[in-house]
Amino acid sequence: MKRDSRLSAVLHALLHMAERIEPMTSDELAQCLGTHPVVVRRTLGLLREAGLVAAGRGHAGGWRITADLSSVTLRQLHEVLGEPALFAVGNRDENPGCLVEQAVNAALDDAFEAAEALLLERFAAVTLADLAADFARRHQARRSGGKR
Amino acid sequence: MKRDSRLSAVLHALLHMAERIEPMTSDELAQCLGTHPVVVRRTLGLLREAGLVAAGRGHAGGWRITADLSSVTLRQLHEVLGEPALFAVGNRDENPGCLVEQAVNAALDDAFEAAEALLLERFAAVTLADLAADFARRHQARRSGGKR
DNA sequence: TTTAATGTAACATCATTAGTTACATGAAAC
DNA sequence: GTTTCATGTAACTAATGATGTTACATTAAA
Repeated sequence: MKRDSRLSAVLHALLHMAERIEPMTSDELAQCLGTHPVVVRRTLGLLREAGLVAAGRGHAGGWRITADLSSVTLRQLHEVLGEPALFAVGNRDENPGCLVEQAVNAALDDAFEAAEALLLERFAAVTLADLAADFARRHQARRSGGKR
Repeated sequence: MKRDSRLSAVLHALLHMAERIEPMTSDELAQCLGTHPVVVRRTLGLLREAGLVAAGRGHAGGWRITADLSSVTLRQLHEVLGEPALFAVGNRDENPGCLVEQAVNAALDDAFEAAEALLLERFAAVTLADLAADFARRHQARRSGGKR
């Protein structure tokens, strides 16, 4: 199974955009992310539909953040991306008539639901502003570390 | 991405085997699971290597459980299956030089590690004996429900 | 010796993400 | 207005990995 890394990608893109005044083009972002400009447009397009970013066309066009960094959580971004399946493992059949399968599914579902709830709770607790602050901290650390 | 449902499948197979004295053939199990006998042999083969089941060849051959039901946990089975990746979403790049990506990955990894720890903890708390008991309960409930 | 079972390699199928090409559309610069 | 630079989007390709299937060797009991 190929992992869905779009959440990671949009976070990376948004933080780069947050560090700049002018809009960033899909080409620039694609270089930052090591991917293809069309992939950037495709993915950021979902954020645009959700009103989190805006895209300008033509000269001096590009992407900019329109939302408040402190009001956007990882969970919200996950939802904007269409709430892709979080788990790579799961039940064979969600509607089994077999009682054995029902017992198995119930046990697995319990565990997966608990883990999913925790994961989404964690996602809800982290904002873009938090990530930007963490980046600034790392940036600071590298600079002072480099001087010594 | 296609979900890995082997844990669900082996649990289903093991519980069916637990309900019977005689060994069950790959064909029988494949019918129970709605899959192909070779898939059964391939997957149960991992459990055989781990000493949890034994396979007899030739006439009156088939699969039987050799482990104690109360000593085998879902977590152990997950390990026996090679600890497949649990999550369908993740970071783009596990070793980024970019500080932005580092900040993003750190936040996501925190959340995923917490969820994974919880999931494995839940897996460790459930044994095959628990599932068999749950199945018996459901079986009982259906029988008494059907009589009324 | 026949028959019924596993063991296993090799290949086909299917689903999904990511990457790419091609072209239409829109907006600013000249 | 025409050029240029950017997004918007459809359609196709590639890569990945689980699952399904075929084929055949091996083993053990009847």
